[in-house]
Amino acid sequence: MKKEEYFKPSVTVDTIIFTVRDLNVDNYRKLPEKKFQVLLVKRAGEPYKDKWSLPGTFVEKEERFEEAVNRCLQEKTNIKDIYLEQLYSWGDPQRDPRERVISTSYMGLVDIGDIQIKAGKNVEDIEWFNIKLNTIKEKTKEKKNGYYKAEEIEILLESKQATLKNRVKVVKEIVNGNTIIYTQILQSDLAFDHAKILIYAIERLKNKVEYTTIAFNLMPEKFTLTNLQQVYEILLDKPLLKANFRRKVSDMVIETEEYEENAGHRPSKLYKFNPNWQPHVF
Amino acid sequence: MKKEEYFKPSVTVDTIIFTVRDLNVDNYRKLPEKKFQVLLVKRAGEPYKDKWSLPGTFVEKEERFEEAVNRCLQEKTNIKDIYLEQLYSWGDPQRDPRERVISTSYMGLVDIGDIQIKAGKNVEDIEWFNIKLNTIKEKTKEKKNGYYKAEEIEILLESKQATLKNRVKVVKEIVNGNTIIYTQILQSDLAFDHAKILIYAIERLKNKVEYTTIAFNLMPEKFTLTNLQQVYEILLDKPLLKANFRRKVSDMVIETEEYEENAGHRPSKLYKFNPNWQPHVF
DNA sequence: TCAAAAGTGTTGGACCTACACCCATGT
DNA sequence: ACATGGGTGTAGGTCCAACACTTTTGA
Repeated sequence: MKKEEYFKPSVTVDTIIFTVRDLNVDNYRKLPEKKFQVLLVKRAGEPYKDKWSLPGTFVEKEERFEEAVNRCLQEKTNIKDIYLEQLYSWGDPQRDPRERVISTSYMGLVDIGDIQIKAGKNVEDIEWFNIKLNTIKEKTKEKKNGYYKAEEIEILLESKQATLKNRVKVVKEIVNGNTIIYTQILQSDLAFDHAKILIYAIERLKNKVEYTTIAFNLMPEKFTLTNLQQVYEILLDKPLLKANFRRKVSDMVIETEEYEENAGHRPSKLYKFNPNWQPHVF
Repeated sequence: MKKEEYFKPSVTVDTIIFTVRDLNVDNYRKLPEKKFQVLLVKRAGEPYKDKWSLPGTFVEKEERFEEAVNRCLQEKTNIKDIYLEQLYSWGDPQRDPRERVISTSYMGLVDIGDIQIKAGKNVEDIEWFNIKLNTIKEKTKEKKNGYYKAEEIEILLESKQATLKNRVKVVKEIVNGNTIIYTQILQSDLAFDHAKILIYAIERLKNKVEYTTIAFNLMPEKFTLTNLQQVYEILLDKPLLKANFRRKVSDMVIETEEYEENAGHRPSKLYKFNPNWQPHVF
């Protein structure tokens, strides 16, 4: 068998960069609300010219995935040195209209204060978009060997520039205890299959928040516990009780001697992440 | 920018098929011990001719990853209709000596009673190998912003045919709570970087056993609770207390009316997986 | 009879949930 | 003064680890 026989696709990396940002607020006493956001770029070239998309790039000949991701972020968005993890590889033969392109997706988390985005190479514009998820329809069927759950989810992406509507159908089929998930894009203002990748990344992030310290990547070096709680609340999409939350994170953080003042209420102590925290071992 | 400029690598899928198998035993009263095994094939062609490797194949032009995985298993090993999940994509430019090949790996779990393996296309031989892991060295350093843990792990793969020695160095660096893992092959009797992929798959499986029902894919339709416990014990690599284990899995299983008899001791009730089990919701 | 495994009950402690309460601040 | 958030204590329940104990079988 000669290697020349084999089919060769193009390979890209796509990055999903999340952050949580403060919303400005009127009342001097109140804390700012938080918004969960994703970074999108407006494509300068074909295909999907002028469409918003996840920042991505072709992988070069001698380049590792991580190198491609970092180059992409640097060139297109001006971001560097951030937390990244590989998510999933997308290989559907039809996912790119030009030719077959396989994409390996990476999720990145940033503290919004740490970075300054800037539209770069092949990018017409760059913007943070608020993420709003609405479940439109939900259908659950019990079956002999499991159950079936079809959700129609609307992903609304909002910025000053544009509002992007996306509707995806997420089918979770539990067969003998194994969750098989397939996603289908019903309607999307994003380029390619990026709505699918985005919803996958959101699910993964929400999941990992519960049992890892991944959320700390969205925080500045020093933060208040209420701030941290707000980030958890927005990712888990439910309110948490203050006293209980503080006990839960108590050994993931280290007290500093500093306080946040001038807030119209009692100053709050600043904390740092405890780098030596380890999940429970037995 | 013309698409022809872009570099195109070859793309393969590699599969890591695990099972747990009974070892025959002398004492009529005693239960058989269990062995954790992985399926390997002996390569019929270059490169790495005559070396044992994970079953894999090039992805064809109009083929999805899952289709390639299923075709590969069918053609090379005679396995079909099993539980599969995508693990990770490996893109190191040097991982294949011929040219750049990107590999997306899938993990599969089977009940050994369900299948009959057979060496197929481009496969000289096929065999289940016992997996034995030994930690040779371990070094932990506390650092300012986290800690660093280097482990040297020996992966011994044993079958009637051969014993394969592999030594990998797994470095876990915890920086600000993020686990960065990089693996390096020190010595390997397996083809390509398959020792690296294997250790990754083992870690993932051990992890998922704790918080999912993934282990049930290694079980036959009907099983005893002690049997199930043995599978958990071998994957978690620690003994479990019977009473507690039974309480833990009690709502993941359904009692049947059947018993396993003729065992030299009290007959044990057979259970089925409860397909409607759901992890805790609030 | 008895070794081996099947199967169940109990107890103390850790942790989680919900709620209540007091404290400190800037305007 | 007071609205707002900072910060802590407690009671009740649930879950889990560890251990002890009884039951049933085949040779």
